[in-house]
Amino acid sequence: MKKTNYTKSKKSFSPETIRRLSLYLRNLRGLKQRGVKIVSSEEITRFLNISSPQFRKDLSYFGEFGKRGVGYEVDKLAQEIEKILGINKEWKIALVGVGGLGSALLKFPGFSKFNEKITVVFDNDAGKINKVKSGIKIQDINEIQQTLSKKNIKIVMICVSPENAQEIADKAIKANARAILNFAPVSLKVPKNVYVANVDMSCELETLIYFLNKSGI
Amino acid sequence: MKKTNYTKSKKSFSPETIRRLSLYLRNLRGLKQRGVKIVSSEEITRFLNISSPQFRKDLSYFGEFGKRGVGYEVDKLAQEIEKILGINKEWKIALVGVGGLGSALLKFPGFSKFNEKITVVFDNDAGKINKVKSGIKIQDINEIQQTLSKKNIKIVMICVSPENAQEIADKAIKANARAILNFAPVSLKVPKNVYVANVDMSCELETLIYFLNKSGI
DNA sequence: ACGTGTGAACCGATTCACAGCA
DNA sequence: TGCTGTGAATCGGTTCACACGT
Repeated sequence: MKKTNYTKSKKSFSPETIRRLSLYLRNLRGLKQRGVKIVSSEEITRFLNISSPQFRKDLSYFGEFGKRGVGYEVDKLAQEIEKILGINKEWKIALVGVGGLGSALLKFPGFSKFNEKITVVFDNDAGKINKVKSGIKIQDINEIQQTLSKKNIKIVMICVSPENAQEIADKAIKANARAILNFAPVSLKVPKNVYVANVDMSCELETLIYFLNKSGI
Repeated sequence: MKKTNYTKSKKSFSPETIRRLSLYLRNLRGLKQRGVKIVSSEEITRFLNISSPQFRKDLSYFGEFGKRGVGYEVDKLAQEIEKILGINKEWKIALVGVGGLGSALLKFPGFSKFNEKITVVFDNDAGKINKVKSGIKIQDINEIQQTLSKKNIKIVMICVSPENAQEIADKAIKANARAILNFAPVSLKVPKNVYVANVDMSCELETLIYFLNKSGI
């Protein structure tokens, strides 16, 4: 197989492979910034808790990106992974809920630096609606339907209270959202064609506490 | 095996089991609030994307908590899972970095409602030090060593920029922190006896985008 | 010689079917 | 009868050793 082919991968891979690609990409961007041109699978995985064969296998699902005996071109590989992930094009994101967390995400550099941009913001608090925050005017949540379809936005971040999260998810899906990044600590019920990722801090924290506690203090 | 036994589990289980326990617990708390007394493995997993045998097997690593032919007592099972996770006792947490995200976490109800309390806060910004935020006085990051050992705090949340995160992690570990909840988008290098959990929003988002993109818009 | 790419072997987690008990 | 608890079977992801190409 000489030709890179994103559409039909040789074998099926786990979703973890995709998550790891995202980590590799972050690492590559850091290396690029430090002026590194070539990197081996050994070097790039050294500080990632990932084995180098794992790295090579992850990439192998999508093509051949390295030179045998040499390594990988940092810049080229970064671009290839961006292409695989689909983040070489710009993705518009809607944010619902401008409380503490929502406001923080609006300012979060990790998103805006690249091709993931929060372009519309909703809230249900009359005191916030029409105010401008981080350069974006906060809209009434009831406008979500028309705004999302007009702007063709498919990704929605939910930063509302757990009590309201399901209702917001339902509204977003009715407005044709296809992907939800959920920050509320609840399990959302969605149709099979909608993707949900949960950012679940208390779950992470409790898992951490389990291991800490088990280790004896 | 009639006797519940947390110390020697029958077989080894995956860390995913622990993460799921945290989800079960959240669910049980919700059921309790709605006045539900008894729940079956089928019911509790219905909206969790987890199979009911998975639920039963997860619990089986730690004991027998249900009644055959009946189900599980909601309140009792919640208490048992809290005991397993170790969150039946109070855990003090230090937060480093009171930017947008840090401030949001200070107010986040998901932590403070239960036994996970942010009790000390650090920053390196002279303009913030000694100010009070959400009822907690912000301390100089250079005081982390003495404060953590004095108050015997083992859990540190890192909410600083990716450039500073490793340095903060090093300081925290020197101050005897044993668990790090890392919100900075970098991979931290830590000794083997320190537990790290990453809350990685851009990674989640990019994984979401991959599947969205692959599905065709 | 060196590091990538990958099929095959391995290992561990999930699933399943049913035994066990209320 | 109904639902739990679990050993055995299955499935899938990771690891490994080595062939391949430069």
